Amino acid sequence: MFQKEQQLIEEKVKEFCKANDIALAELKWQPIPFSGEWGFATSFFQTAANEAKLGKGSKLPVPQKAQEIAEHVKGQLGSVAGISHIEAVKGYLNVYFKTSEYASRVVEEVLSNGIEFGRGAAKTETVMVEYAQPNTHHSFHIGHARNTILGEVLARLVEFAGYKTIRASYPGDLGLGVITVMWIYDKLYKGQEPAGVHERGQWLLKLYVEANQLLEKKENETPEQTAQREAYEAERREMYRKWDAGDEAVRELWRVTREWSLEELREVLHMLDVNMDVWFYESEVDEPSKVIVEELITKNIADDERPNGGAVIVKIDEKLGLTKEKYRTNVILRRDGTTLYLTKDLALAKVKFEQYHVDRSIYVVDVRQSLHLQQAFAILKLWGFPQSEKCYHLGYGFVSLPEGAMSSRKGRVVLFKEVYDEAVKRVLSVNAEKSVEIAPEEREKIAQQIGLGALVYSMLSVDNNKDIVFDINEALSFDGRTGPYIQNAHVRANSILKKAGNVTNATFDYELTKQEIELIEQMSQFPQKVQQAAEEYRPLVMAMYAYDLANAFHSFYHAVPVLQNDDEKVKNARLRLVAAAKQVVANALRLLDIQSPDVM
RNA sequence: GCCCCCGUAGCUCAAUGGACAGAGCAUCUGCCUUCUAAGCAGAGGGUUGGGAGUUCGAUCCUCUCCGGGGGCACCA
Repeated sequence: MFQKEQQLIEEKVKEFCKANDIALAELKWQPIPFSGEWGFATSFFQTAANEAKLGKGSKLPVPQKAQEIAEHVKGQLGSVAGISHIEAVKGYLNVYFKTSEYASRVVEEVLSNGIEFGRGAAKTETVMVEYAQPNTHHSFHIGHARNTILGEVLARLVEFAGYKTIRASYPGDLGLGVITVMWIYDKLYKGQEPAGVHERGQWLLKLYVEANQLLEKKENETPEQTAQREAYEAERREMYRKWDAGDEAVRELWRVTREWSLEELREVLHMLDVNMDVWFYESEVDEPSKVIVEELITKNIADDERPNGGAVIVKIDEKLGLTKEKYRTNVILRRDGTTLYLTKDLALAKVKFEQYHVDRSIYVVDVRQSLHLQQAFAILKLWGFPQSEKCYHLGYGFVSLPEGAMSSRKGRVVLFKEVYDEAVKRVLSVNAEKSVEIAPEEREKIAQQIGLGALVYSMLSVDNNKDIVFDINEALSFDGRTGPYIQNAHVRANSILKKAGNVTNATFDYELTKQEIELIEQMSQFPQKVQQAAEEYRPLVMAMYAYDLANAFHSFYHAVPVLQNDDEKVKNARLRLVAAAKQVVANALRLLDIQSPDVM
């Protein structure tokens, strides 16, 4: 927001160094820490080190030399429009703005741009974010929620940063797990169907667990039990075979049960305010991927070992000319001619590049699949797609439970819907006593917003690569560094504003408190935080920022009276400031996929 | 055997080459007749797993050791 001044100062510094033959290092600007004023700073340590290496100038230690340079630079800068003063401290050059000017500039820029404040300049590249890839015929658990929230927030960030953005879901709707559910349904539950989208989805998970129990080899089986189990297994295999052969009855059963799962998935995505642009299904890339295998064999990228009773493989390291083991060798077609996850990912990537013209392709997938995805990217490179360089695996640590890893197969999962319901329940019990002024018909809706805010923020406030041991009390905490804390800042700002009339403009030529300075500084940083979070593919950056912003507002709220101020001029300025703060909090929360209620 | 990730306050986590390593939770002390206390102000708590190196400067980069987790051809 203040690039103009920064650039001007930078030019002057460069001129000075050139004129004095100083080997200036690249200037890295940052906000000044520990100050009650706003400004930007850079250090001269690297420059001093450069000088020392060249044996030029005084033979002082680097820190002192940096300070010497900073003082010289300061002496040469003279006065710059909008700059109040400049100081040289501990090797740093600190440039301070004229407080009233910068305050009104930040506030007015926020208010004039509104919900667009912080949006980055349009960029030429198209980004696709692939997330929400649960298997059908199970239910959506809290691990899927982490994936979906991370993906959605990343999509919002890159979109707001200026990239054309495509959201893609990729449910796994085939494979042995799917067949297992169909098998037990057909055998024991045919014709049944619970009412309710979530109930039906969760019921499929119950069937899956029961089926796995029936099919699992047990210790000390009697011969009868063994025979029974093997008979079940044969039935399941037979169903898989029929599915593969396109048997109409089996396909119909598949379509119906698959749709039950997808309905639940769409409902969950709706609850999370996620709107997919594209739906890819594993079943739809299965056939195309077989064609790709042939192409890769023809191009001498893949080796066909089927004539010798083997599979079709890609010796990735060898084909890339690597001598050290890195990507290893992987199979792209089983010896029986069926495809693998990797095969389908290759087919899907081709669609992404050719049909959707994706420049940057982001995969939000569990970190345990890291090698798999690196292999896929390497094969895409061998295949000749330059976009492979901009394929990015956003790996995240898996979500486990205090009692161990989640397992759909064993039914040891925490479902998203369960946590959601519990979240709403807890909010309602809290705000029954705290929020007397909320209209009864609003309560449920606001409870959903707050409850989800807590859950979503708890998933975003940990860096991607960290595993999460899911603790519902932590995830649904409303105190401290949480979603509701940030939402509460929005609510309090709103509360002040609704009691005041409209204020159209204001000046900040009074002595600002340190809380006002801090709040304005936080607001001014929003646009660059958007860019940073998007470029680094790190939702955490925005999550941290939103908290810092809300924290600055809460401090301001307590220390600085707005409506209880007799000076009309100061009151108006502060009302504008509160309106701006409310806007930035709302913008930040929106990027985090968290609602901004007006009351709570 | 090879590869990846992690180790920071009692606990959960920030900070990726620069100013005094920061938050939350928990503990303790204050603050609601004042714009919503889901809040604010403050206190205690650290040889950043050990060692070596690179650098003017290392939580951050390199090496090594220790400890934890994950992954390595026909699962996804």
